[in-house]
Order: sequence, then structure tokens, then C-alpha cells
Amino acid sequence: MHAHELWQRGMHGRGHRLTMPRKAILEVLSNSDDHLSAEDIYMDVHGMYPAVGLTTVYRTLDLLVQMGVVFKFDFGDGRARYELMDHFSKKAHHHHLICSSCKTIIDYDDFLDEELSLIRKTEDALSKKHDFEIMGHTMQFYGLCSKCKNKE
Amino acid sequence: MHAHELWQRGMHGRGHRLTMPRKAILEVLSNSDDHLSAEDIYMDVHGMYPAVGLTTVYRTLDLLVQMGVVFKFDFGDGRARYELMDHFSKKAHHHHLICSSCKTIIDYDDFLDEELSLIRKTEDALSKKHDFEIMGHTMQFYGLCSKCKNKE
DNA sequence: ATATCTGCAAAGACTTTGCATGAGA
DNA sequence: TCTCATGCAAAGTCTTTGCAGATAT
Repeated sequence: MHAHELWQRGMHGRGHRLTMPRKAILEVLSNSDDHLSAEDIYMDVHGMYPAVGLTTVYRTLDLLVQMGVVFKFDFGDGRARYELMDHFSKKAHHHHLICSSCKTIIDYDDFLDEELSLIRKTEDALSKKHDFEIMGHTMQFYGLCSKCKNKE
Repeated sequence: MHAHELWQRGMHGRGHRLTMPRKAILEVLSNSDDHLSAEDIYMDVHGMYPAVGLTTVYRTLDLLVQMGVVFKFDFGDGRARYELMDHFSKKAHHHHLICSSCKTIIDYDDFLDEELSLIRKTEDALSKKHDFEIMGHTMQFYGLCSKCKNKE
């Protein structure tokens, strides 16, 4: 099944429509390895379909976050970043290493096996203890990158 | 050594002054168990010292974040939250469980022992690999709390 | 004494909302 | 056809900046 069909079903199943702007936005998210801001996505989409507005990008991202297709991050630089969730992404599971000073973001995927058991255990305990339905997790390290470290 | 002296030294050592508004803000952070927004802190401080303005709260929080005394979180509700870092806090090390729908935040401290070895290992590897000076980490689970789960 | 800090008001940046028009199914 | 979706412009929120007066050491 192709991605478009998957999206079609996902949207349709919940009473939403797979419109051209939505396809374009999903396309951009699928083809990027970066942590795109709404503006980034808007710029990309705008290149292909100049008619699509920034408002639609925001509204679509909200919808995708609601649907559990996209994860919304905030790395502290004043704008939200969006990434397809693991299940929908070409990228492997990963976490982030962030420079507190210049906000550079590095993806890493070290020690995921060791992580897995901790995550599972914690998820399990938390969902029981607090009656939560857990949908995802985040893990990030903060520090100073080599450039910023040496500027001090 | 009392907290005030510690703060005094921390500030002084870097060419900053420990002023009344700064004392009040640190006081509020120390005495709260919550994840306070700038506005929350402003309200608290304002109760004691009505002369202190919101701008000063923002500026002080920025300074404290720079100094590594306070951690700035964003849980996705459009405003930043601030917490004293472990070393300066009465609270034990913990992470967060967040309801994606109503943004309720629950602190948890389960499986910290298991976490420790993973964190150490990862921190070590990342700092070498990417030449980072790592100063902290974050871990959070997202999901739906019991109330929001049942509203669906 | 003097460099730092503060409050106020104004500006800035990102995001959301209102409403008439346009488009999927 | 008939909702749902979109674009534009305007409004909203949180946060930052400019500047003259106040303050810590």
C-alpha cells in the first residue's frame, strides 16, 4: 500500500479529507530528514503550490498531531518543530542532542536497545499507575556544542 | 551555607548582582513544586513585592537558564515552564508524563536507577562523538490522561 | 561612583481565529 | 450537493527590546 493510500484512509477514517495542501505537507514531511518548523514546511510547499497559505500549514500540522501522525517538538528557539512519528517515518527511532546556546540539533540513535527495556518498563508502570494511554516518548540531552563551548 | 549565600556567590562570581527581585524569584522557584510559567512566578513575586515587573521575571529566568540554575521546559501549551535544576532543587530527580490533550503534567521518579546507567553511557558517548559538553537531559512521556481518554 | 538592573511601554515573533470563498466525496 | 477545508487579514499570546531612572557593591 502506498503512502498516499495510507494517508487517504487515515484522513477519511476520521471524517477528514485528503486535500492537495495536506498531501503536499505530508510529502514534505516524508522527504525531509530535518526538524522542520511551520515556516520551513510552508516554504517548501509554497515552492510547489504557491496557493497554499501558512495558516493551512498550521492547521494541517495541528490535525496531524491530533491524529498521532506527527510529533511536535520545542527545542527552545521560540518556534515549534515537527517530525513524522516513527511509524510513519522513513527515519529510524532517534533522540536529540541540543546545543543550549546556538540551538543546533543533532539526532542520535545510540543505545536504543538498552533504552527499549527502560522505556517499556516505565511506560507500563506509568500507564497503570496514572491510568494514562501513553502514545510516545521524548528524550533529549542539552549542552554546549564544540563551537559554543569554546566561545565562552 | 544558606541558599542566599549560594545564590550570592553564583551571581557575584559571574559579574551579576543579587538584587531583591532576583532573590524573590529564586525564593518562589525554591518553594514551589510546580512547573511554573513566567506569569505564575510573576504573580507570586508580585504578591510580595508589587513593584517587580514581568519583564524582570523574564530577564532573570533567562539569566538563571544561562547560569545553569534553572531548566526551561516547553510542554506544548504555548508558554515556557521553569524548574530549578536538580543540584539547586529540594525535589528529587524526576521526569514528566504529559497529557497531550489537556496538558496536565505529572512528575514521576520510577526506575531512576535503571535510567542512570543508560544516561551515563549515552552522555559519555555523545559528548565524545560530537564534542559536546553535556549539561542535562530530559525525558518525557506523552499520552492521554484518564479524563481525556474517556472523552474521545 | 559606576556599571548593572529595573519598570514601563512599545515592538516583535509565532500562532490562532473570523469569515467568505472554494473544493473534496 | 453539502459539508469540510482554505486563504487572507486581523487578532491574540507570549516574549523581547529601548530607554531613562534606580540600585547594588
